[in-house]
Amino acid sequence: MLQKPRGTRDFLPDEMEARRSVEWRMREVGRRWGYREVCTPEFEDLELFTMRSGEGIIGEMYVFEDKGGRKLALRPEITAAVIRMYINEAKVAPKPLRWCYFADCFRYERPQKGRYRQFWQFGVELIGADSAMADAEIIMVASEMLTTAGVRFDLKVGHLALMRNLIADLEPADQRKVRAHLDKREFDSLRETLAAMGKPDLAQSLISLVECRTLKEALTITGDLPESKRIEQTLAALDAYGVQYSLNFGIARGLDYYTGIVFEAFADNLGAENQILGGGTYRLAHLFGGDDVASCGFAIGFDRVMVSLGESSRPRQETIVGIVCTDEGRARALEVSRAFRSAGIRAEMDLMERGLGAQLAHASKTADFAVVIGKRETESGEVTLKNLKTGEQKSLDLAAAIAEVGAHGAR
RNA sequence: GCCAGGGUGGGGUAGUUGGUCAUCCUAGGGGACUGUGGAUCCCCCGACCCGGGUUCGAGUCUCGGCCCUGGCCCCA
Repeated sequence: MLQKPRGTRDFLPDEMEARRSVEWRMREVGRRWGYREVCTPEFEDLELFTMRSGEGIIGEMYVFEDKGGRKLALRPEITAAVIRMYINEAKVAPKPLRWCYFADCFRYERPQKGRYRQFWQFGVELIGADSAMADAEIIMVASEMLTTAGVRFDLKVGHLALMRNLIADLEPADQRKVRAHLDKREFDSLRETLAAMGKPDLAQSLISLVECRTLKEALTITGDLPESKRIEQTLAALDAYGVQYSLNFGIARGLDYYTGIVFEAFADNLGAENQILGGGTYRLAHLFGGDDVASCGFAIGFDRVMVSLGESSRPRQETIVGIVCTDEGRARALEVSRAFRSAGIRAEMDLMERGLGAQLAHASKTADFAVVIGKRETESGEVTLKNLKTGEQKSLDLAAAIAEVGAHGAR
């Protein structure tokens, strides 16, 4: 038997309903903040992704050549494509641009819990605003989206300027090593590494910085910075809006195009793959031949959110009506089913040529109400409405039956 | 790429020291019934992940692969 490709998943209707319901909650938060949805191609020129991340990532991408010999790749993430689109299509649009997206991405990695080869991201990008309030807004949206989705999470906010200031004297390669140690909290290795670089004193400063929980404390380690005023304003805005977060100046956020504020969120009930959101301010446009526009944004690992929500995200069941009829009642039953559907109610008819009893048996398993249309109902013009949960049954006219079912759904 | 544990009908399971090509539950389909069901009875459907090896004989032992689960690595 044919299997689905490794790291991909099939979603049955129940699961799709749960996913769509969470997706729409996130979308709705975006809408309320003015973030409008954009869509970019599923695949792009390979170059778009290697330009800023290097050739090394090719091994973890789905790369292929099309019939015209173009080197293409399934998108491993969306931010680069959104910025590419901004340069191509929207450079002169009034700033700031508030955009969001919900889309699938592809990475060739070893699947494990919360990590698949095809996965979905819900992302938000704020392009062309370079201010404390812009930084704050994107974090507020991030926090509100996760909260509205119903996840329990810890939000950690940091800023790259502080650590960069401390290690500015080191060679770029050494900076990378130091940041990697700090990110993993390997303090002993950090001390050794810095001692070998002839900077043994730096280790304690860096460790203190990473453990700092207030900005004031952090600035006593680094000294005052040009960015400190803006950071202060950003944090003040977060506090004013009521965002729950903790400071962590050790956040490194992978690659070099992040420039300032960085933040990450972790679900508290997941295992190794517990990061459900990551973002920050970045400058990317100049790499793709555009202006050096300031941007910030984040992406939510949608599948991890769904894992974190688990069973708690069961969608509310919609009211379902089974239209049950005899041969004599079929024509009338079709009219009746159309009336229910026109009223927005899900109505299903028998397709198995079952008898009345068997149709009811089926309806009792799959529906909330049965509407019985036989010879008697066809002649009287009324319908028999049976509540399949209570067994209560009555004869009433079509409009009244629709009203009663509609009222049930509204509860 | 590395480590650990797994793969028996659609879902969940049993399977003795290798020995009737396999248990039970559930779901699904059909029948009895036929204008009131989800009851009962009967029937049907449908599985040992794939390939090699050992053996008279492999679901069971062995090797390889594939896939799943968790972890490492990575995480744009």
